Amino acid sequence: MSGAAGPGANLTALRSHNAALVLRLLRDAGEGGVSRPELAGRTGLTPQAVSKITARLRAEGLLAEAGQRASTGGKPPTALRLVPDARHAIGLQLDRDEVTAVLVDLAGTSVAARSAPFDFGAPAENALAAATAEVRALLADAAASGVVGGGTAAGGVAAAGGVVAGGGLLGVGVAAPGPLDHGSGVLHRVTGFPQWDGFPLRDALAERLALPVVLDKDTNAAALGLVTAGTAESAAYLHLGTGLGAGLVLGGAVYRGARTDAGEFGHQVIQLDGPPCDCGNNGCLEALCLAAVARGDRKDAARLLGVGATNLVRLLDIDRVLLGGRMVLADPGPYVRGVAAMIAEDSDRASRPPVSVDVVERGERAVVEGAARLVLAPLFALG
Amino acid sequence: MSGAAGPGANLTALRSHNAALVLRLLRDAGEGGVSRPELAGRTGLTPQAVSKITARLRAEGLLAEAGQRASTGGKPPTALRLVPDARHAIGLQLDRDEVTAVLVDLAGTSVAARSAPFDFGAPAENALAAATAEVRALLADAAASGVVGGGTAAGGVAAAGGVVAGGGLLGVGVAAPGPLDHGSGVLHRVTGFPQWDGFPLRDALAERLALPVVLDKDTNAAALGLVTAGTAESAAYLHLGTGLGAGLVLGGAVYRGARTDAGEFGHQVIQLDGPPCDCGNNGCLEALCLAAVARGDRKDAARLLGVGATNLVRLLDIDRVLLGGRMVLADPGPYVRGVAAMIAEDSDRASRPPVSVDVVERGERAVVEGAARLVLAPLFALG
DNA sequence: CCACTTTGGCAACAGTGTTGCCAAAGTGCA
DNA sequence: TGCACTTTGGCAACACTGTTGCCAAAGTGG
Repeated sequence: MSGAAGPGANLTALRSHNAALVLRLLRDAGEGGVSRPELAGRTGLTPQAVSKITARLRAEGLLAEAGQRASTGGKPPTALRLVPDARHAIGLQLDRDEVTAVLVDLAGTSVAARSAPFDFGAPAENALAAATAEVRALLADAAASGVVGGGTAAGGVAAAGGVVAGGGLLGVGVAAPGPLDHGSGVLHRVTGFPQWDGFPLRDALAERLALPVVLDKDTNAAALGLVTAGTAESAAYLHLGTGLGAGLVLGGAVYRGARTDAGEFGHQVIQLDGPPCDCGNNGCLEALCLAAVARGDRKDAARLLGVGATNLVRLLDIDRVLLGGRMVLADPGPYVRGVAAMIAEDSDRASRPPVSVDVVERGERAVVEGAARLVLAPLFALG
Repeated sequence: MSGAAGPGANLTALRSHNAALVLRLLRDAGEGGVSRPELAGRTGLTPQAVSKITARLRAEGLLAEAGQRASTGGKPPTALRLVPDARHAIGLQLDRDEVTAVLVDLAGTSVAARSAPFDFGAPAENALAAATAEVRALLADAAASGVVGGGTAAGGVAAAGGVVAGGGLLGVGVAAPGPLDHGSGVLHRVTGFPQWDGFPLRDALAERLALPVVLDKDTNAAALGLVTAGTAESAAYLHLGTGLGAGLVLGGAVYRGARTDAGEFGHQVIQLDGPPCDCGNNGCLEALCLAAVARGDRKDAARLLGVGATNLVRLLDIDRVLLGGRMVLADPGPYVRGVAAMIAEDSDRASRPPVSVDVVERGERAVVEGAARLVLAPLFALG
């Protein structure tokens, strides 16, 4: 069962690693750019190595000069910045009643978007056809407006069977309700939708679209959006919608667990002998929290969510908590305040540094845009 | 606050990485050894690269041939095995009333051990002197019996100021009750022992012993013992002693959290408005569990521990749960059975693969020997 | 105006894993 | 018994990495 024991590294892997490191720093620096000496300092590489790496990246069109910085006593440094248009990725979100697709650039900025009604309960083939059509329509929109096609012809990923003129399309990241297997791209038994159990969604989509496809849980996709710098920080995305789940960023990477099934935040028991939950246990956080929402008591729902979040913070030493999902986005105030207050109270008592609590950025779009980042992540050595 | 963004990799790092990979496979293979072709297959490196790497390691004395394997239709492969005696490490456990020290070889096998009464509440300087004396005595024992000193003179780490004749001593791993900062090696406010708050234990010991020192929480040290192969498996070590804590192995590495403070398993709330806990919250698992132990109801204690463990398994997709700590080791049966039953029941309902639940191997020694592994871990790219 | 610092490229270098080639040492079939 | 075949593992040449040494360009500051 032990199989391969972690990848052996060769020179190619080394180059990719360092290139990804540099790209990540450039992406996080944004429009302002970063100078070569700064890149050298942040990566620990020699200035000369950075020069070589950036020269290669510039040849691939991923990188451009962004003017001169002020001198600090010598020759003024040249700022380098990411060329966002050099590559693009598609994010696809399959929700219970809606399908959403976005086209994002290297910086993760959305440049085109579409959504349509969707029936997750339809036969798999029909649903798949609808999703595929949505992606094709998005690409047609983008081609018409000339957004895609500007990238260099280099880069390896060829045009998608004539769907897009020109290169630069890296693939499709798909976010779906869990549980599912990220490694194999197969859906498991989604509550209420048994027809998907065992369906190889990733490969089916990849074949139809002739593009690389990555599949992950919606909560993990949103969590990926939280991974910013290469710091080893930990964050949690808590999603309160039809159910209650979490996406975990631990040590600077999305944590999926051995069977890529981690994040069942909603089914932690927080009340012994509490009311029964659909899962078969008693006193699950999800059951309590959704019941509070159902009876319109947002304050109590927030308190319950706060108890769960505090457990999470203490157990995993989390730095940042982001809230999302329809229930929260409909009226974020009480949830953010309630959860923040409970965590802050606990942190004070334990004399632990404060933990930030916020609504997830770009609320409704957090999951789709995160899905697109599933494709971009390898470029930046994130994930 | 972003500082350095992950290390840039150079050729030296590449070599260390691959060497560590090979050493790890050899360690896990044990006495039987592994053949070069098998190493190549498991690492993904070319056979020729493996030959070069193993030749280097053999020159350093870390590796030896271990006879021939049966042929599979051609020249019979030569098995290679780790030379456990080539290097040694010390593990030091500071407990509330006892100090324990062990000397282990590269394979993690204990070759010498000592323990003595200890007063963790004594002034820091006195306690430090006692711990130092214990390590010196252990080294004297080992030198007298000729255990240490057989290693090659090469390897960088010189003799510890005359304490040990000959080289091969890599350093000291120290396990102490949390909370503490693994990165800086400084203790925080240990409940009931305020004199340690802010004490730089790692540097103080390193200076007195003239050896590299690594400091970590006792639960993390024990968890490190669970990291075996390079698989991305996840495991949890649950420690029920004076308090209730956890050491987490996530994705094949010990998870410490941003402030190296993760694992506060005992202070998750599992009963809303339950009895108050010392930490200020109500219904903490630790308070409930210790109360059950105090009134002699091991069955209920096991049930409560099972609730917490099930929460952990669902949240983090854990494969293996190991139980330890004085309370459990005094009578493991009820705890193992109780926790196993609760997790199994939940896994069945969720049609998830079974999770193994056991007492931690080598019970009383799990923490000290894990502490020694803190020093060995970098050699095998574990941690 | 000149000494000094910082930036960033060119050329030579050390050292990695890889490829091509080949000898050694078995198995298995005619 | 003989011979073709497979597997093992080392030697030499190679492609490519980041590093070092050197130097020109372009600023600052006395």
